[in-house]
Amino acid sequence: MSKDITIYDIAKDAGLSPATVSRALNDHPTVREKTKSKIFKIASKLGYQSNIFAANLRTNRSNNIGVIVPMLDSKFQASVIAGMETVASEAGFNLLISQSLNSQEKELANVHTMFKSRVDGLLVSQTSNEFGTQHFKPFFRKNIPVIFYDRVGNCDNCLGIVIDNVNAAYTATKHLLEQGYKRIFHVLGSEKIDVYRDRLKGYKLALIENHIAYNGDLVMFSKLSEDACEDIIEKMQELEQMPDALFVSNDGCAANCIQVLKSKGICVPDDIAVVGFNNDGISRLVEPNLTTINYPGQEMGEIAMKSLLQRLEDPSSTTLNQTEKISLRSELIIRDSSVKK
Amino acid sequence: MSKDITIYDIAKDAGLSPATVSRALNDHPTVREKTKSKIFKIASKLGYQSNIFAANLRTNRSNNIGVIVPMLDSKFQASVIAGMETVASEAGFNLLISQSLNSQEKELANVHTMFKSRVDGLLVSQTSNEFGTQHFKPFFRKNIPVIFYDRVGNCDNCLGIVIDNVNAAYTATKHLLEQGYKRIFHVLGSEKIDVYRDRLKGYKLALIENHIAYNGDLVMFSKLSEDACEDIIEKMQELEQMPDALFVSNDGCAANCIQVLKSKGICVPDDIAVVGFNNDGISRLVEPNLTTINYPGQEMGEIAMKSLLQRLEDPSSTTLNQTEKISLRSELIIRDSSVKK
DNA sequence: ATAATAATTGAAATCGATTGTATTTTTATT
DNA sequence: AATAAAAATACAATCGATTTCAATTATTAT
Repeated sequence: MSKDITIYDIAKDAGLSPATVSRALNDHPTVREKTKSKIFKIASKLGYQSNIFAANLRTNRSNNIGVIVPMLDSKFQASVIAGMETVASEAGFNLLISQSLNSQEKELANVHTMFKSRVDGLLVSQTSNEFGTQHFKPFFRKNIPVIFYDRVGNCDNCLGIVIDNVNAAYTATKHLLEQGYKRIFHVLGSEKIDVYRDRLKGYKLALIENHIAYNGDLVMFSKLSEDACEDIIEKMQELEQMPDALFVSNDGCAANCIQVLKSKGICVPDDIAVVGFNNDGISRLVEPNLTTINYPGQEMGEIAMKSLLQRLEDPSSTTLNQTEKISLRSELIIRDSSVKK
Repeated sequence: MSKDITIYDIAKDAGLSPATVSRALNDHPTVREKTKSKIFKIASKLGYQSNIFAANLRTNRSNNIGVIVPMLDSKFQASVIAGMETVASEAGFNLLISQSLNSQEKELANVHTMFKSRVDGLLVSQTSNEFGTQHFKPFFRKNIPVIFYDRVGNCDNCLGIVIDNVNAAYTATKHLLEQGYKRIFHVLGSEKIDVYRDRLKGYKLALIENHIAYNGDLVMFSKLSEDACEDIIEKMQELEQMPDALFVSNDGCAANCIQVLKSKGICVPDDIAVVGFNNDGISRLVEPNLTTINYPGQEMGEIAMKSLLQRLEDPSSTTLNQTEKISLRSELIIRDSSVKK
């Protein structure tokens, strides 16, 4: 295995010092253009490839950004990552990605690994908001920026990129009301999570605006897992009057509900309308197609990464007093499951 | 920002040399146990964190494995990555992941980035098999192991981890025949791709075994995109006799076909059975649920990573004369779309 | 043409861990 | 106790790029 070409080889070939070669390759302004082009020519002639290990050691930066995701199994996650990647590679950074697989233990391990790898910054969508942010302390101490997205942790000096959940739920609920549905059953994830508290706010807002009294019996907190729909439908049927619409905070769960409802001979959307959340691929495949909220994954990824890079450039911008949030607009996608034929 | 603790700090505190500290921390056998424990105690007291940049430079290894994936949007991809991650982190490696988003240009860029990042090895599921493996040359030249999985490129000295496509297609076809379906329309991706040629073999094998003549009109090559199903169904209807079963090499496409068939008043599975491939989430959501082939993502990821790590340990094992393949068993999941009521 | 100033380039230290070889310490043997 | 052998530790070079400060060269003004 032949040895790698270094700046010393280039320097010798060019009759210059390694210092000048280094500066030329980094496009430093004090190097004459003529010298630069000479060096670049030799570099490509010799097939020079910068040794990032040496550069990392000297500059104490890895040019890697860590990303911790619950799971890489949806179009949404894929597009968030794609957005991040676009912005990062533009700026010369790579992504060190790991899945927490919805395990807090794994999230903990991932955070630790990222720290050992000396990533320059961290983007996190948390396993659970209830997990806290204690485990990011090593990052905070070293002033390495940590930015949350989608599932956002609460901590001082942290930034979170989220969708405007209040507005999203408001829009979905309003749509149902406009279609003439009045008794809207709303299924959410854990009450402890901001995301769902916000959505509940949006739901209430739409009701108030349409002069409909809020009824706590029509709101349910659930795990939103694929098998949670049995419980959901059971709970609906226990009510003295069956709801005429179902607004579930997750497409997978909503899709399954449709299946169960159909199997019970309940017609969607005539007997009951269904609205989901996320615009998963599933939503276009259940029968009837699911009305849902689309959120801009790509954009979220881009904004999260941009914010991170900005903090790397200007560390003073990290000094916030509490979790600051950037909310993205989401959009309602109306399909058959919520429109009376 | 206080300075990081180095092995020199530990050495001073322990009254030993940095060399011994380094060896102790790496659990080198020539260091006395007593010395080791002393050093570990001091290291943790001082909050020492190894500087991987320095280690990387000295050892000329990054401890990063690059992974290039078409897109991170399915359970299958997520579980492959999870499998890789499990094995890698066990051995002290991290994953540098990037999506090619089905663009050859992007795959090219990713490969280049991975090379610049000096990953110790590369795991690739290619955008397209027709893309060739020219762009991996820098890796080959430096003897950095590249292993393909799922979508496997053809090249000398390369290993590919695939499923046993012959057997998978054989099993699916046999199942249809056993259910009494006789005219099975088989839709595949490009003829140039091994994967599909193998599946065609399996299809033929099952026919022969059941004394049914092979009919080329019943085989179609397609892009398998979500909107390809119009063509598929059109082609089926052009036949003098309509097929009674449809075996499509992709769940998404198969699911769409079901939708289109239903919209045309053709009943699945009574008029025509449908079998897909991949066991995507979709398959459990179309109506009727889709019979499909499940392949072991987690296992594939684990095996790919294990093979890679083995080559890192023993570089001589890289010397193969051509693409060698490891085939994994897949399983047929029978659901409503292929079982007559 | 010459001094003064600006523009380039070079020398050498540095980042922190690793490792081949030399040296010291410990243990075993007679 | 003295010596040989083995075990443990230290010295010092090294990996390759970056960067401060000093030195040199080029440019401008007088």
